[in-house]
Amino acid sequence: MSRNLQPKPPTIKDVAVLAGVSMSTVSRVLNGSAAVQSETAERVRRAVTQLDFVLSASARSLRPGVRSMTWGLLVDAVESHYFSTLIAELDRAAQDHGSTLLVSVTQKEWAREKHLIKEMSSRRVDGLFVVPANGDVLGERSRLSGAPIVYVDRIPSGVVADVVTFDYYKAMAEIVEELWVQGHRRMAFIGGEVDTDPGSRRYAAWNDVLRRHGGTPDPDLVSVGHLVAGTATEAVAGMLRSDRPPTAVVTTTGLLLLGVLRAIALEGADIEAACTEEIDSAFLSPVPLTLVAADFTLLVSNAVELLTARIENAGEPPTTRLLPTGRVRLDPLRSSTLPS
Amino acid sequence: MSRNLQPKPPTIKDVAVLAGVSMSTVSRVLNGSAAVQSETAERVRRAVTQLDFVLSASARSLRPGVRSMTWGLLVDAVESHYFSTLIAELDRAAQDHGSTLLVSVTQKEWAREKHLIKEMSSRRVDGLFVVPANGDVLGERSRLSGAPIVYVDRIPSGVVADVVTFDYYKAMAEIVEELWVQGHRRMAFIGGEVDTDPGSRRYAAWNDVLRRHGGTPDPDLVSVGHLVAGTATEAVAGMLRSDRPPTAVVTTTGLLLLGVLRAIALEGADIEAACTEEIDSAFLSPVPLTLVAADFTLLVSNAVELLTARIENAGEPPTTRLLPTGRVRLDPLRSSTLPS
DNA sequence: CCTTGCCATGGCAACGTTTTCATCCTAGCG
DNA sequence: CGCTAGGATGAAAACGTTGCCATGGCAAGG
Repeated sequence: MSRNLQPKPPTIKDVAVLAGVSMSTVSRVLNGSAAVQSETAERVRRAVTQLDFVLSASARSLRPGVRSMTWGLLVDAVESHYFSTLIAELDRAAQDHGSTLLVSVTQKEWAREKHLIKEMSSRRVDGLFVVPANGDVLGERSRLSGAPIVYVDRIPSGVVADVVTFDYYKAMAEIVEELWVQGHRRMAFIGGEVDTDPGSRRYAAWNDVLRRHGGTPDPDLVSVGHLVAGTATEAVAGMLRSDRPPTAVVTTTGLLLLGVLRAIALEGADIEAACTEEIDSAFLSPVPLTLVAADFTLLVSNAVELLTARIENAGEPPTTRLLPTGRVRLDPLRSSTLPS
Repeated sequence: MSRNLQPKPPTIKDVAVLAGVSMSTVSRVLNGSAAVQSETAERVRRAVTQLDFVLSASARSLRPGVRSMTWGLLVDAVESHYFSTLIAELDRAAQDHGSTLLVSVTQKEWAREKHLIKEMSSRRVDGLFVVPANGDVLGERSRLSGAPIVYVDRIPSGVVADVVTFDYYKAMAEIVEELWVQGHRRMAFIGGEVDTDPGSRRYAAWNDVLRRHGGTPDPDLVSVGHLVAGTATEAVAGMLRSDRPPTAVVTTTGLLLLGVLRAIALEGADIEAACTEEIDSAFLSPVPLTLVAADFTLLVSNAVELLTARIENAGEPPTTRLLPTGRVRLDPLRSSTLPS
């Protein structure tokens, strides 16, 4: 009969016995929580290395009042452009802070987000960064207790909480404004969900700027609700083949931008494109491109600041921070070799 | 004086009191570990929902023998092309299995990998997926105890363990072979680290195939050790501007492929390109492209299979699995509109 | 020399859960 | 009607850690 041979990890007791001291002393050495004679401490440290001992985070976080030195991050979906960047930046920030970052994915489902928040709380994370999903129709989000939460990149509905996000309204407004000034009157809008947060701000900005200039947004040039790049490609291809094609296409996410560029390449169109997110393959664009540059280092430092403050002191009123964005202009590299 | 008002999460005792039963009974209802009268169980469940109670994973995993229903994933770096895909697939697999996935990043540093393995173990994950970093000069990896580990995508050095990776040697060999058959005699090789696992296999394949055909790899056409896209761009641009430019460029990672394509676009070169990873913006390539398609769903299902087997039964000898890859051929979309 | 006080250390309870063991009750059978 | 078997439930120990309290020793001050 084959037993499970996974050797049990050593406990603080094993260390204590090996070092010839009490468990309390080992704990004191490991946490530096009280003075221990240097020779004793050295003996303990030797035992620790010899046994390859690590304190059990589970047992440790059982005690009330102890920080687990762990942060959680819940991302909405891996398709998001900022996914890698956000994890990279937060991981670095956590490391600097001496904490470990645990990541999980909500898949844009509120039920899953709720479950994972509880799951992370039950692991006693000190705090959580959450890219909120939509769908909290019951206002349950406001009743969540447990670890403090800082919402990131998207403004959650139905709850007053700490939020850090970019000023996507302004970002989109500036892009549309600029295109208008350049003379574009037929701009297409390709978006994802426009009734939930970041999409709704972008869509509102697009409408507002066009209206302010007296233009009436042409419904034939608006196509929203895209979840994947493929449908965006079809939508834009259709527009480009129509009687009155757009002279510019504005899109909201990097994922959709790829879909749009695909359509532009397929149709061999020569128009302007713009996006309120960056993509790393932007330089391959066959057409001139304007991108909104969002500094995720800034986002993360703000989020970390808010979370640590909240962990220290839960009483303060919640804050919402709208961070400024930059812009990048790219002309197609191959344009000189294209027939003019 | 502002106190920390973070309300303590309810315990199983609170539920027991509210439901008018003992803690044991609550535990039994929650785990289904023993029969409980249906009416009593119902009362407990009501109390659980009313208090929004969740079992503390920390306290739970303290008991020996209990599964935490948690898996860990340690990724080497977020710049890796497969990063998002791997997390997405593993997250789905974990969810199907009823487990939660916790992700952390080793940043390609062995010290950090070691630390995180212990950290995850101390959180009592049932098992770990690890994309191994290099640098374990002391052979410490083989002495790691704690949760069972399945290494993913890269073959760790100095340890016999469960590994699942793609057959990158064969993938590269096939690509080079095909280019040779097409008549290419001056192929450039742009790679990252070639003395550690997946890079070493790819580099070996490139050399082997060229040698088998009697060709001598031109050192001027080999440039390795690239960590970012920028240096690859410079290297390829240099080659393209030289007296004897390559007629094809083979590269190893998606990150470097972008750098290569940038050089090709900048120089307006008309050559072949190939890569042993996929990128989602491949269709924007200005030149014909051959990509190796790696099915990460397959990778993950194999890894999960190995890990669950290992969790059930630690005694079995370790396995190494080399998974087959596919290939994708892309012709540039705009080629018809380019001057021929 | 005796007392006071501090410093180093050990003992022990508690954290929230699961599980074994014991207890009680009921129903079924002789 | 009495006894037993079994099902439902409660009490308590244990998991690994930390912090409070107690203890003992030693130095300094009276």
